[in-house]
Amino acid sequence: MNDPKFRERVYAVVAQIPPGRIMTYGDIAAMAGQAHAARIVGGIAHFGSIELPWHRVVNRFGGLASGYPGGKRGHQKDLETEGVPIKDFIITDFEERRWTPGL
DNA sequence: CGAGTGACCGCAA
DNA sequence: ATTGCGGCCACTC
Repeated sequence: MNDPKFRERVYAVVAQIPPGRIMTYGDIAAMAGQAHAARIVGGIAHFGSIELPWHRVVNRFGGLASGYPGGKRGHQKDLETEGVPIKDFIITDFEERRWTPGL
């Protein structure tokens, strides 16, 4: 029954990220079942549903993504709106805000 | 159908 | 310490 496309799973995980929380592409990819597909998550994010909270998804360094609609500028602003303190395009409380579904 | 690309990650020199 | 390169999988054209 669990045979949805990788993209479907990524959507589910991202959609489950609560406000004020963030996840890394690698974590999301691992939850989707492909720990080596962090790039795919990024690719899906670019071609995927923009209605999803992609702004809660950051890279392994807790930094903002590059292809985000509006650039890091918009990305940072969106995260700050969620209540995520950012500094120099890097989440200060990244390790504390890092969250995983099922936790 | 085939090929290229990507909002990444990890390691090596 | 920093920089550069490759690898991996799925998606799109």
